[in-house]
Amino acid sequence: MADPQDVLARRVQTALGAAFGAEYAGTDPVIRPSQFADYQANAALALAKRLGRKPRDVAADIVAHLDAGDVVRDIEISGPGFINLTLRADWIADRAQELLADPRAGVPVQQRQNIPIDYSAPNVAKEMHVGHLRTTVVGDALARTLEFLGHNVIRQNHLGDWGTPFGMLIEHLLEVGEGSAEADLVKTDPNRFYQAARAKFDGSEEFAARARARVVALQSGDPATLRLWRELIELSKAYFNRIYAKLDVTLTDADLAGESMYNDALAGICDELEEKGIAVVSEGALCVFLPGFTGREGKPVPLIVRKSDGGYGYGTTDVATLKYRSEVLKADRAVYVIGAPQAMHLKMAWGTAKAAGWADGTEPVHVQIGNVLGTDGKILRTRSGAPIRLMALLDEAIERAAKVVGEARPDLDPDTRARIAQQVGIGAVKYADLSVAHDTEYVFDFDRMLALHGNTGPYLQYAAARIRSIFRKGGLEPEQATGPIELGEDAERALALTLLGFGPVVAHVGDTLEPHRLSGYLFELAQAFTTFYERCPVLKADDDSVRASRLALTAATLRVLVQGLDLLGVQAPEQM
RNA sequence: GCACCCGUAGCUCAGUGGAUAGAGCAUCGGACUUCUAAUCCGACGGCCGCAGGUUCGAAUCCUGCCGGGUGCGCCA
Repeated sequence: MADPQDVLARRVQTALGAAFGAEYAGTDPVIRPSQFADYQANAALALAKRLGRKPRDVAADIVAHLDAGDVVRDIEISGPGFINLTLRADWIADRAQELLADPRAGVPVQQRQNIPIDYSAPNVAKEMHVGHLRTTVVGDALARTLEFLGHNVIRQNHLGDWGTPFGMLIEHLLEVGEGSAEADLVKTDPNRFYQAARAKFDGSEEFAARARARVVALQSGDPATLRLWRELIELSKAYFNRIYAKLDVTLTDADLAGESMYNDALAGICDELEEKGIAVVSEGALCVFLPGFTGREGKPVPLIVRKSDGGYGYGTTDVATLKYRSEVLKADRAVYVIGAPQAMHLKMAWGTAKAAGWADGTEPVHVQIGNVLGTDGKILRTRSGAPIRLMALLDEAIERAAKVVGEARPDLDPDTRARIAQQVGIGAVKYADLSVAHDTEYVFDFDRMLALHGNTGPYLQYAAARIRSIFRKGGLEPEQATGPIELGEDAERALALTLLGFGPVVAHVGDTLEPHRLSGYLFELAQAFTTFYERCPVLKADDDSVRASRLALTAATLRVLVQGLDLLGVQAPEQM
């Protein structure tokens, strides 16, 4: 492909074989971006010891055997034995031209894998919080990216749709009446419904008793109870789908794979674990003790697969999820986009499934999601200490964006402004989640994420909007800009070289499941474009060939920006 | 107590065992008869928590310590 780093690696490897013998042709040539050239090859330093020669002499030998005149303009040995490589401008231009003609913009198609991705996972009749927001946004970006790389992505929205709270929720639903305004709160403000149920449960012994009886009825499959349970789920789905629509994530009802889905499998799982000697009864509960998991005072920590009352908790269902994803979905990788605090629990559930032989051929991966903090450094809450309503938070982002758009673009009609505000506000929130490493905590700060400066969604959207403005003004479609690309100015060369990095970085995200790498790349690209934009007039270029080349570079940049943002799940407005 | 994660510029964060550790924000100084000045350019800013070790070479790998976060038996 057109990845310069890859091309250079192969050329240098060939040189290594030619210079030192075939057994050296497999050595990592250690090609890295360089501050003194485009790239540097650092293989000589590591090889010097193996060969018993001076690093600089080894480097000279590599250079003498390097056949790369068609790719590289300048080769220089410097320092203790670094080989600095400067690419030919015409080679970069040709690769950029290929990228422009490639519908995939240089992104490779990878060996197809089955990849279930567990993400979002809100609870029925409960408000989604910023933690859900983050797993939803990160998981969705991974799903989009892996799909684009050619994988068979199976979205698994592991809804919290089962458990003891449903006793009180169903009883509360009965009391307020199906179809009542109170019941409709589940669709709009689920925490108020949940808290009302909770208050009754805590305040009335009689209600609590009914709730407990209702749990038993639910678990034993009582049809009337099941119908009410399904009603609650339907109401909640309306809420989730409003959030998902506002967030522009790809989850649909078809992706729902809630806890209850595994109910029928749990008893069998426990029996089999016990038969295989993996699980033992301890203090009345069926437990799996795995080596390496100890808690306070060195006591072994169990994964409880059957509670002493005979019920099942999330330990059992999480064993069941991996079993299902491995045996039924034939997962090559099973991705869990879940909060970092659950790391130990997941390891135990997976360890149990593996011990039982239920995860053969499947690599489970935990994409750990760090906590979201407020500007005070604490878990994000409202001033009164209540958890923040996700819908209100998204609306605030849109409102803030609308205020900026209203001030900056009074010339646009209200509908257009509203649409831009929606795209910018939501894009800013999503990009903020995606621009930092998923496993670190990060500070939620509207002012920062909505800024036009820095590594923000709006900055990238603005770069794309300016490009579209160029084509509007020039009276042509981006597709009509076909070059040929010729690189003269430094800014043109730097932009073209940056464009070539798109495919590799997307592939890297697919391998490491780190979307923030793509964000960082897109930010670099937007910066490279902005510099180009400042220094290189496109429409007003001096002559036609330069104009055609710059238009092509601009079109390629738009393609990569829009495609990259799309992989992250962020929209690129036509204008801003 | 044990386990996992984290400690990088005043702040928020990047950083593939490679040369003089990078962005953005903030601060200061510049740039607009020119495709969107909401965008750019420059300056300032660092014992990469501390101490050892491995290595030709460590922010990166290993060990110990200090500081912060999280988890550790019947909620999920």
